Amino acid sequence: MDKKVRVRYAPSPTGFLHIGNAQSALFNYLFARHFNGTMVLRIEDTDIARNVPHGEESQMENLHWLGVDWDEGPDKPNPKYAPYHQTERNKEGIYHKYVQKLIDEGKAYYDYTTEEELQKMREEQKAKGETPRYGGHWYNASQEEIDAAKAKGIKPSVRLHLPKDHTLEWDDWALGHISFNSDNLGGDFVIEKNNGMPTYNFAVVIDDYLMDITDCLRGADHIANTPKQIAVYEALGVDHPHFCHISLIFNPATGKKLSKRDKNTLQFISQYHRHGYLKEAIFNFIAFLGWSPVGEKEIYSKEELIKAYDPNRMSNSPAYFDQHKLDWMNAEYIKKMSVDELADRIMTLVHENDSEEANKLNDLKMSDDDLRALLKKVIHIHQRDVYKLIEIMDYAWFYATILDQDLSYDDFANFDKDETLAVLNGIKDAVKDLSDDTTPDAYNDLIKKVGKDVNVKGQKLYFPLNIAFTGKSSAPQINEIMAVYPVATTVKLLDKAIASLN
RNA sequence: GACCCGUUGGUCAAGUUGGUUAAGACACCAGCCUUUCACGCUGGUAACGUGGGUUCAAAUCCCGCACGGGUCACCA
Repeated sequence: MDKKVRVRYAPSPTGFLHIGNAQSALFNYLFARHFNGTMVLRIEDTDIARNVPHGEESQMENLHWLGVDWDEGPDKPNPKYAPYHQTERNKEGIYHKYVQKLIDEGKAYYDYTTEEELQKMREEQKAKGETPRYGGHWYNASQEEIDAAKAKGIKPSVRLHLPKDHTLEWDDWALGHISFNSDNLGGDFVIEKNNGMPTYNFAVVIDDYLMDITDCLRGADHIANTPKQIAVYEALGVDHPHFCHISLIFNPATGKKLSKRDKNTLQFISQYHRHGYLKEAIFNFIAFLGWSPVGEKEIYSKEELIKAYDPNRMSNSPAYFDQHKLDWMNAEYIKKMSVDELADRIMTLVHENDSEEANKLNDLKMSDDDLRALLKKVIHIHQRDVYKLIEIMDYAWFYATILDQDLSYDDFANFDKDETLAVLNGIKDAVKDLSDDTTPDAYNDLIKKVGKDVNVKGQKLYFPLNIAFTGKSSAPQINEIMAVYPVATTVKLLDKAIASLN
């Protein structure tokens, strides 16, 4: 790398941060950090009609949550390159300056075709089974024709004139060498709309050029745009950045690009946050969508990914979104995280109150301290067997409302009634005068002692307790669950269980 | 239809210059551990779309076919 690396993530604020957006942002981020370069955030908002309110803010918030940050952007302008919104750049006449230059040099021209005419043309071509293309009529238009169109008040767009039978090629980090023929691009294309806005394929070139972007990493859906952009670079007489087309994310169920209509897959980063996925896991997982490191290791921290990142290892085949794998990875992170850290994360979700699970916990009306204490106990029990934080929240709610739960005592039938009663009564006697902060260890000793006293051990001792305290004969360490309950609750649960046997 | 790209076990996915016992993960199965569940550990089943080449040797290179995908806007 001879030049200082500069990359950019350039979303259009037409929606919220989608998993594909995040992937593209993340690889730019890894690229920048790996090569000690600069990450730029640029907002491509030239399609005014499609911009959504808060789209931009939301993108930035979710990027921050994920841990993808940038060095330059609307919020951190570098005077040398600002502004970072294309609409603002357009107001400064940045794009038109270059459009005019190309017109003056005869490389671009005004096109007075109306929208209706274009549409008609395309339909006719499609009907004939031809590829829709613009024939370049106004490139050769006579002065009379132009005057006539002007007189009608038609506002022209500007098109770039493409050289004939010309090879447009590049070396792609992911795809290797790619080449297109200029004759297959659909004809001369618009670079300035008749409302004065630059088109995407033009603005992106001007901005990447002016912002000294060295490497352009973007989704593979841009492959077909790249030759057009290279044509603009060539018309301008400047070098283009090194391109990298990132594998698209596919839905294994449909075999197609992940679509916003795929209801079975969470689409937006905010949804993953809400559902209790850890940002570390999401970051790790997305980094493996379209890229893989050397070796067998799969759990990578952000720092490790930055170090290991190598653009030569970008994949050229589709990246399938494997929900099971993501869940597994999230579970790995949950297992490794400290109880305190997990409690903090869950408390944040509770305060954000943005899921059914958070809602239920808030309805408990517990103080933050009490809820946190409860969560820590529950985390300790379930950290090893959940995929998502909301499952821990569910368990916490279940234990907190255990007296209201409809527990099944059916499994008592598998055990000797007298022995079971002896165990339950023995535990009740041993427990009733204890304090609420009795430790799991103390409960463990207590269970063993009662077992000895009534001469019952093994499954005959533990299963009835599992049933009494959770409604199921299989449960995690029952002494830890007992420590979650206030003693009064424990006693009531034992009474209910005993009553069910009589 | 045109132009580009892809095709490795049930799923995801390594395999950058042709020679590998064709990694690894998820899932599944078995064993161990454990009061049970889960975790963890050990082991196991299972793959190069198809037809032709080139070569001593092809998952890897070339051509055809099939299948899949992306893009064909005054959207980005």
